[in-house]
Amino acid sequence: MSERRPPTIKTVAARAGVGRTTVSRVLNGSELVSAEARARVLEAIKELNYVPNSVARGLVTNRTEAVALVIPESESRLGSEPFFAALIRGVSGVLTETGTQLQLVLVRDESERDQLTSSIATRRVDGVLLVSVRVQERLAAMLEEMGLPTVLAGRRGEDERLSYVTSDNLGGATEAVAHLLRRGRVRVATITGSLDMDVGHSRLAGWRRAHEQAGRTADESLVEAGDFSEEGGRRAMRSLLERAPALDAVFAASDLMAVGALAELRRQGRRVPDDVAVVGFEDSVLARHTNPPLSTVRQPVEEVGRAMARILLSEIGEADAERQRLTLPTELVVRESS
Amino acid sequence: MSERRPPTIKTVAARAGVGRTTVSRVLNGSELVSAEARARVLEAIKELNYVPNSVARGLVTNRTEAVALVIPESESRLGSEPFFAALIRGVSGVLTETGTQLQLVLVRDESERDQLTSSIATRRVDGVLLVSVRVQERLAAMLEEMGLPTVLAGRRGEDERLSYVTSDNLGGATEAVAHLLRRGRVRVATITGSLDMDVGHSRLAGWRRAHEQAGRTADESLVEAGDFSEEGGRRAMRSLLERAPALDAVFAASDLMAVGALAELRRQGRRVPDDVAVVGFEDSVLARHTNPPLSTVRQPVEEVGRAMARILLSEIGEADAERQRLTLPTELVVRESS
DNA sequence: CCGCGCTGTGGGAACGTTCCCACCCGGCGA
DNA sequence: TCGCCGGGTGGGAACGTTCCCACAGCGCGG
Repeated sequence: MSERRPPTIKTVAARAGVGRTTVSRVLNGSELVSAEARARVLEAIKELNYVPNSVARGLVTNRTEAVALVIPESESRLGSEPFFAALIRGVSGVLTETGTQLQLVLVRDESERDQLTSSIATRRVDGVLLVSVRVQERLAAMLEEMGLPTVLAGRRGEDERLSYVTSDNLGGATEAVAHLLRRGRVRVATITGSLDMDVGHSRLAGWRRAHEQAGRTADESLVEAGDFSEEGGRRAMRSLLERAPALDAVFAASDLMAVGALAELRRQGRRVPDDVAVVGFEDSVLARHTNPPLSTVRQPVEEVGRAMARILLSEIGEADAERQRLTLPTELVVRESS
Repeated sequence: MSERRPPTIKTVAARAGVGRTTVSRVLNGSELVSAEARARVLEAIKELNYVPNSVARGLVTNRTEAVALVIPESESRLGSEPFFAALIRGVSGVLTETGTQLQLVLVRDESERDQLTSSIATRRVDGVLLVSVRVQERLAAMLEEMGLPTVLAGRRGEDERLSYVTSDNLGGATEAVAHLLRRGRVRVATITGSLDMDVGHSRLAGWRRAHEQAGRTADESLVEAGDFSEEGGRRAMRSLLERAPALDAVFAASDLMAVGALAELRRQGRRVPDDVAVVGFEDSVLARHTNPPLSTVRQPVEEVGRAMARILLSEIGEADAERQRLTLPTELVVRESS
């Protein structure tokens, strides 16, 4: 019947026979409390089952102990889910250690993005993690301007000013293509990702660099633009086969596009890897289950998430910390498609 | 140099030449404001670029406009990612419409679960969405006791007291098995999910019911327990084949287990679907890419998420709303494995 | 013509914390 | 013995909002 209100710091203080301040000090681990007072406070807390109200605390400290993870909804579809699940796992792991809340924001379109901006301005988060940014990311620009601590997964370009963590797209792609060349493939095509994203660019650059390092000249007519989707991979494969029927290998900038490419190859009666070798990028669950199992480049996604969280927390902690740029190594996983 | 503090409601009031209360009223859409005052306030807001501080508001309203989505980390691994991505998409869609924040909580183990409880007690969320509950879910019990609005994805049992949304596991499984029987299969085995979860139970019950409805007696020796994992599926398939080499169909309670089963069948030289038909449950991305493509039961996961969010919001809105139970229909997707 | 009610308004209090400051007290050095 | 210092303590103010209430002005009915 009587709607019992939860105990406040005052209740605790009264119960323990001390002042509010002392309770607050115990709560925040201050040294300036006598052992006796501390013991009494702790006992009162336990007896009353007191939990500090973090909203009230946030009001005065101007901190929310929460960060936002912003993900474009379009990227959360299709086969990229494992990527996000792993990323979230990494982020979440580090955050819970420090008692920071993770607020997930899926942005569907521009209007929601604006709404988000206001939600951020509304002081509900101490920092932002931003995933898969395009080269011209308005949100990133705004965050930069607002001076809110921000860490990107990936970067807008090589001269990124915000802190970021990315996997070694250039190195991974280089390794994948070098592997194909080493196995004696001579016409290695590539299906690129969206070229308005740095990932797309870097992986294409890797394709070029591998040729260069092998002392070959990359045949630019073997480059076909994709968009990271399965259907995009299929389409790209089709036009590559039309244009260059003699190709004997394909490096796709994502597993999902590789899956599309595999389908198209099969449809046209090319055998993998006998006629055409295929390598993807990401090592998603899918890769193990294609026919044949897909060689690919594994990214340390969970570790990317962990690093992002760590960097963000440090930027939140110390006002003007150095911007950090981190590139984590990838690993080539050779299966049966190459 | 001068660290400019953001404008508060007072600044706006002064600028507009009105009192705090009037600004507050405009902000909250009260009717009791003259058109003139409203206009002046709105202009001041725009000029100052004012955004209300939601933490301060939360302190007095005792609302945070945020809900937690709690996911056991173990369930976020393996092939179940698409499930979570879709669920999150659904939840997030509804929440952003109402300006509610989504706080994601991955619980790794019991200790984190306790921490979570405190985080919830700390009044940082207005309600909780809880995913894939086991029969004895301490957290659910606690939430129930605390009286915090809660909606489950799935249920603890048939007599669930909290609100929940689930897909029609019983119906879907029944349909899948009926389909196998209709196609002339006579020894239809099943690999169950974890039986400490209602999903596991219900899908097994569907297997039984399909037999019953077809006027056959279900052969209980064709039931093998799995745990929703690929490896579990493989193991279960192996012991089924040992025990009942003559089986000609398998209904696996998850796609991932079906994938494991397919692998084991292939290893033992059984052809799918010629020798043994296989049907999974979930229709994850995987299902389209197995060899052969997997028949499965599609769950309306995104819709489950949407429904959960809607129900939770309504429970938060009106103090003692009716508990709601919602079962959404599934759909059999026949591919080439059956 | 007076009061009553209704519309619009604003100031004070409250929400539950932290921080600043003032205070008390005991020990120690001059 | 006195003053100073520093550890331990508590009360007041502040954080930015909403809610309660009081009040001004105005029209209208008795």
